[in-house]
Amino acid sequence: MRHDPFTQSVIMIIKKIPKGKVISYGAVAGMAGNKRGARQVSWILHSMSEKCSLPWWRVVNSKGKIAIRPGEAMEIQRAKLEAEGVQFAEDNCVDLDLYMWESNTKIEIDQELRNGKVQA
DNA sequence: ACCCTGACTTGGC
DNA sequence: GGCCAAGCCAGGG
Repeated sequence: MRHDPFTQSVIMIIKKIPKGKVISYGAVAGMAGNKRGARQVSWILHSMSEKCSLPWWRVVNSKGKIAIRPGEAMEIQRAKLEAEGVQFAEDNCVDLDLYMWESNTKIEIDQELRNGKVQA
């Protein structure tokens, strides 16, 4: 990847996630311009989170659940979020209605319109 | 270059 | 609502 604009956007977006909020991989990918790039987002976090000091723990899957498989990293993510005031359900899920970060809704709507999925 | 894997998502059963 | 299969994009062997 290196200097792909998509990667740049993803990094920028991740850095802008407010404390105490979460966002899904797909949403990040969509904001960055590639709605299909959810998996790429995970790779970016996996490889760049430390280098760029990205708040990777604020990224969860579309169900509001921690995406990583059970393990130490998962515990860390949960602890990080709880420390920011995010409450978890039993199954490591958060309430997206409360914690989902909606950055510049206009952009998202614009994306939807381009895809012709919204009837305003 | 091919194949497998992954911190994803959506749609069908 | 949970499990399975198929799409999707990139990196690594």
